[in-house]
Amino acid sequence: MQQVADEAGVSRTTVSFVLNNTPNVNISAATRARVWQAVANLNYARTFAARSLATGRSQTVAFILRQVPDELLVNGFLGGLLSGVTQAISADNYRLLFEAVGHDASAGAYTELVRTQRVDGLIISGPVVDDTELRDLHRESVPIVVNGKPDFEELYSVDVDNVASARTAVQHLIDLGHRRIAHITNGPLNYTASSDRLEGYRQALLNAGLPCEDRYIQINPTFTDQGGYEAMRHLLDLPERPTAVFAASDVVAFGAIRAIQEAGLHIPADISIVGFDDIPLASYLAPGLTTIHIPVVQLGVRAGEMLMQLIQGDPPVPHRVLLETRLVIRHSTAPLRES
Amino acid sequence: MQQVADEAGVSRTTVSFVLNNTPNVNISAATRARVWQAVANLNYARTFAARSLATGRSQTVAFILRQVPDELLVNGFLGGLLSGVTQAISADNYRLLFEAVGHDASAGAYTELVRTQRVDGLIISGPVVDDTELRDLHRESVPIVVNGKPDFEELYSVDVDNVASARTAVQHLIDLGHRRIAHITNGPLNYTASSDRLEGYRQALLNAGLPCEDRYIQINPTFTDQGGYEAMRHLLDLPERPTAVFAASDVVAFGAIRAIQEAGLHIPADISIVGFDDIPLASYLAPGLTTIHIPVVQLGVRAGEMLMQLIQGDPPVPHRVLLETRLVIRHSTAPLRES
DNA sequence: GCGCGTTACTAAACCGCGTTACTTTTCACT
DNA sequence: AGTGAAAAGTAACGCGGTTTAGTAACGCGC
Repeated sequence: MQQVADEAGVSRTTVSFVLNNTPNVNISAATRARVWQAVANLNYARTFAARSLATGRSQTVAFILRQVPDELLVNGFLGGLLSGVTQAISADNYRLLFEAVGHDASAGAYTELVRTQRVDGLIISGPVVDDTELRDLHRESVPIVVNGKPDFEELYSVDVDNVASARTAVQHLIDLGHRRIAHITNGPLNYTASSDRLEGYRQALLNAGLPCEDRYIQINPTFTDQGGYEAMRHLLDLPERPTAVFAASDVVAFGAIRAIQEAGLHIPADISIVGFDDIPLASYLAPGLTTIHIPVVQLGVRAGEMLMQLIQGDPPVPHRVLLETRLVIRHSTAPLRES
Repeated sequence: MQQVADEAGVSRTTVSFVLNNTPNVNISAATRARVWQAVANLNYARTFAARSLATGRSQTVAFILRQVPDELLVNGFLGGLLSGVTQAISADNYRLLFEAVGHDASAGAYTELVRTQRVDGLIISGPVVDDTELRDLHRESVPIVVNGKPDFEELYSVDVDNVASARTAVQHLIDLGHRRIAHITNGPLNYTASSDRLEGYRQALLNAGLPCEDRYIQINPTFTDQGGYEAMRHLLDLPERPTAVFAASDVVAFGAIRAIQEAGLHIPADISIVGFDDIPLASYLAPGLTTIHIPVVQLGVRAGEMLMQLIQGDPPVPHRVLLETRLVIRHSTAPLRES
């Protein structure tokens, strides 16, 4: 920096002011130009660590993905989320640190990032319930935004309305005349996305005056297509086979579809199926999957924006943002065939 | 740190030695324990920026994805790659900075990360040809590993053998008796993955003594399913329709399949199709897509490992690692039907 | 021609927080 | 008394941010 100052014929202070565009300082346009020219001539760039040390900011946010490697492979959302978050934070010249953490929430997996001041805030995708680590950090006023339903009220979050969306999906099946409607969860029930979608399924059935039977509810513990496959196998073995299935994620639906087709049944003639997520490739499945569309990129953008506001000490209102979903009707659902 | 030293009744120097587990220093087990206890009592964590400033290392590598947001959405590889890289670098306690850069290679998009010492090395996924920025950085001995074919020889890289793999895919079609085999590229030809797969297609045809006709080669400029769809439409309009298609990516194949099915034709009865990539959901397409399987996670792991070696001043041999692919035969290919 | 307030800087010092090389002390053991 | 291990202590970095005090030139009004 001293060299730049010498080259431009100014002081180090002036160089710092120019580079930071510090407000309330008077520096002539000519001098500013000389400084920038010197910076260019010397190919100078300020060391990130030094700036960070001096300012107390890391200009970095962590994107914490609570998934194990296996799940990561079939995560159709990742690209969209990352893209959205990156867009939102790049405006403030922030960068993104990617971190995948398993479900076991081992001690301080991401707390360290905050405590060493490596990141200024956290975006957490898919937290488990009872995440005490998260609660403690929030109590210490660490900027945190959750993608999904937060564990406790005060946490900032961006999500879709899983209950309402699931209700819409199931209502669609009811409207088509189906009565024996099964449900396969997208993951274990300690994940709120899973339990909320199950709740939406229940509500839709009850609203329609239909029974909600445990035998038609399959808890898939894995988030994977394989889990959907196995769950569907169980459903197909029931004496009174369901005529429609609400699979709480597209990936799970893919597994279920395979099971159905392997059993020699046809979609939607024999069984209708609705997914959830509308991952980019859902429309290429034959038959095209009817599903709930989630605005993935927007989820990322809003989360990024909220986090930046928190970091800048300007708490966003409201705490919890719910983005709209919509039912995309393709060809995996059809009216109940009287038999 | 001084407080920790006081609490443990030792000097700051000793605390540093203990925390770093510095070799060639003699510190008794009892003292080490006292230091750790003090760290725990005070809930102390060293500031990342200060360490980075003192050591000259950022313990961070950048993962640079050369894709625009739209492409990101349909990138089935991202999860696997990130997972692999993260695994490989976490052993050395490194973290990953995610950065998406478009194709226009605007000035210094990632050079800044290096020059400000924000990262110690770069992993670049899908570079364009003629990336002078990359060349300059490599000349300055910046640790760089490319996922894909590098622009110039000396660059370190991990890739699959696109030429050979494409040859295998096309050979499979030839073995099934097909003669009119079309090709849809996965992207523009300035991407080496695209031009190499085209080259493999050419070689397979030539080896078999078959003509290689331009009309059967469709350059898809977008990397997307939509591009595959449009390319296939052109192929279907040809007077002598191809009986088989080699689509250079699964996503492109999905688009092509839609075009084929919309035209009222059947796969594989009327047209066989082979993809490339074997993205996790490729098997769920009906009919299951025959494709070239790429070991995605391994690509990430090897890239991460090589980069860590470079950072530690231990240049990996060889420069260029080619991972094996394999043909996965599902149900989108069948013997040529005599007609 | 004087006084006064701006404007446009400079100089110097301190700060943030560990790392690391080098010197010195303490103390147990032979 | 001599030796080596186990530390303590000191101080110099690394690099930019920020503040304080001060200087010099300039314009303006009267």
